[in-house]
Amino acid sequence: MIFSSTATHALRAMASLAGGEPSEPVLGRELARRVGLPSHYLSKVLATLARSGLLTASRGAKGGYRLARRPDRIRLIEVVLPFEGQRARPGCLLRPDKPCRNSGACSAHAAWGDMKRTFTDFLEQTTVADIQGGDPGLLAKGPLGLRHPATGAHRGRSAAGRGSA
Amino acid sequence: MIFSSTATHALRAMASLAGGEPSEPVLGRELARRVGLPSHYLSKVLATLARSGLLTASRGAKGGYRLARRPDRIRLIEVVLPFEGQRARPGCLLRPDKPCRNSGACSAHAAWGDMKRTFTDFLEQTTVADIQGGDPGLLAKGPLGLRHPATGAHRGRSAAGRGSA
DNA sequence: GTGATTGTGGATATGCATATCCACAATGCG
DNA sequence: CGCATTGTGGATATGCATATCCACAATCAC
Repeated sequence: MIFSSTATHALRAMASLAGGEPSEPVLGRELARRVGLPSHYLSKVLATLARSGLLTASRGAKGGYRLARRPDRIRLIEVVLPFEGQRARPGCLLRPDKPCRNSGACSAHAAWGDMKRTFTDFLEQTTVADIQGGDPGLLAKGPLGLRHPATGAHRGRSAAGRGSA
Repeated sequence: MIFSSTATHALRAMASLAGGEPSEPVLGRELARRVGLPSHYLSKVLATLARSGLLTASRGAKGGYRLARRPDRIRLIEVVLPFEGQRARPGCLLRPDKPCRNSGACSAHAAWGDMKRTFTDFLEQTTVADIQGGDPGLLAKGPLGLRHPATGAHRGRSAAGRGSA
């Protein structure tokens, strides 16, 4: 699955948060329900995201979680990095600890370099707005399932024309 | 690092094995020395690789490990799959358990699809011959460090022309 | 056949990511 | 000010990947 489950939880939470109205904070347990995780556990993930400045958590009545910025201003790398750490910055294929500096350091570095570049590009260029709403299959519980066309979803991802995806 | 450490060990061992003479079997402990792992541990990894038909292990005097096929006939996916399992077949971004069937199932599926495709292509197209010899920095112990241009390294990787790799 | 050498498999520690829970602090409302 | 509500942090299980070791079986040289 490439990403750790914790990072995936964070992505799901951010995606769900991006799907709603920006002005209304979402309760922790409500978010936990959407993501499908115990709220006590998700709260830790959310705390990390808040500490990273990706969302703001307001206490008290009418409190809850809100995105700190517009969803299209939050890149996935920011969401993943606090959880994956250096794992989000792939190194050499045969020596993951080394940063794969010179071209001769690791064989097949050309193919692997393409791989790394695509991976990094994806995390750098894709924003939370692009994954907004999360998995419809999961959110389809209440009368939801709609996908807000607002908030400026999908405003270009770079690396546009490729093979046949 | 994307790949698990066990899978990386396997890749290193295969790369090291591909660097030598195909006719001469390599001792388990010699291979372990090159990879930098206790032989008792690497033996387990090698056993899995042998069971997968990627290398043959001959017992007795003059025994050791040999590649079962020419290095350029062994794709990296074959090496990684026994250790990574389904992790080598990435699914949906927000729902890793689901295979990301239809286009609407996961947002940002276009960008993620590119990512998955590149990842899969790398594993499918790159062969052990491409990573042959392993990390020179590690192998530079004896008079080694040479890189056999034979065996037909880099026989095309697809997804050729990209940005600036 | 005998003995040395080699790989194979199982049983077993260790460490880390993951997950769960509980008590505390902070905030907002009346 | 006091109470209810909310998030925060720490302490704590659990499971799995990783790693280590040891006894056995197979093979080859002599």
